[in-house]
Amino acid sequence: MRIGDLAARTGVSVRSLRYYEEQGLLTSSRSPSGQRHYTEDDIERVHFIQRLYAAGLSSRTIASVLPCVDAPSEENSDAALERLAQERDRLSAHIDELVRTRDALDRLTAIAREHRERMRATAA
Amino acid sequence: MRIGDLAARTGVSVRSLRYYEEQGLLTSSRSPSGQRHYTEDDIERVHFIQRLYAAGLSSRTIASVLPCVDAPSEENSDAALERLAQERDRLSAHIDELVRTRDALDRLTAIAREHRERMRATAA
DNA sequence: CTAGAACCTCACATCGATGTCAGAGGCAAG
DNA sequence: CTTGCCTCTGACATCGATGTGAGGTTCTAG
Repeated sequence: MRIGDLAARTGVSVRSLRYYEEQGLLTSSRSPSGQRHYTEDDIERVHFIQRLYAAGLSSRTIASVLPCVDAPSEENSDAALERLAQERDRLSAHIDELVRTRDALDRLTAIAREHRERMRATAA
Repeated sequence: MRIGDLAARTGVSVRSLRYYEEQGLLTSSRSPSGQRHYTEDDIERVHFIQRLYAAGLSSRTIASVLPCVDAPSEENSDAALERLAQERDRLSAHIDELVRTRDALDRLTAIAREHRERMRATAA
């Protein structure tokens, strides 16, 4: 699979895929002429990377965590494991905060709607 | 309260407070010499703005939603109300995605830990 | 009154992920 | 072989929130 195909099948731009490789998040085998080739598995990997981006992790952080995915048995994943737990906690805290914000928005909506109803009732 | 005080009491930089004003998110009364003055209420407002930023809203979006907070009775808050509901849904979807990502991280951690245990057992 | 701290405006810098363009080479179909 | 699309590298542009610095004014404590 060439880079354009991977881009099409993941919805991620060609530019970004090259960037992921540059950041050490994604590897490719090169054809003799230098073109990148990917496997089916890379589709899943790209999706996972996207998730981590969406979770607010930076390229650096993702890179530090990925060894855990690649080689769960390696010694070097020990640090990655800790990193992983740390990011999980960060994410969890962030989720909590977002939920609180959502609640705040809900309260706001409720107040505004109620106000509108009252206006309407008064007008009627 | 002057801008430095507000900054100290909200943990937001002076620079950012001026930026918020420039974006129409925050207003201040000016002393004759042009210095900004704030009320106690502005502390809460700044915190709320920060929350919305943390929820991924842009300055523009926040500005479009704030009328709802300021004047829940106004006609113009009708559009803002819709905007608010829309952003709430966006946020909710985002939260769901983050939760799924957290689950994925948890699964990863579990696998990695299990692997490590097995290694340790083998070594023992 | 004076020194230092805080404030003002304006403008340029930064960071990270991505867009975009240029110039060159690769590959498949006619 | 040629035409058209895909890919390569490398570089510069973008966006939004914030940092930073210059040059000047205002406030406050001694």
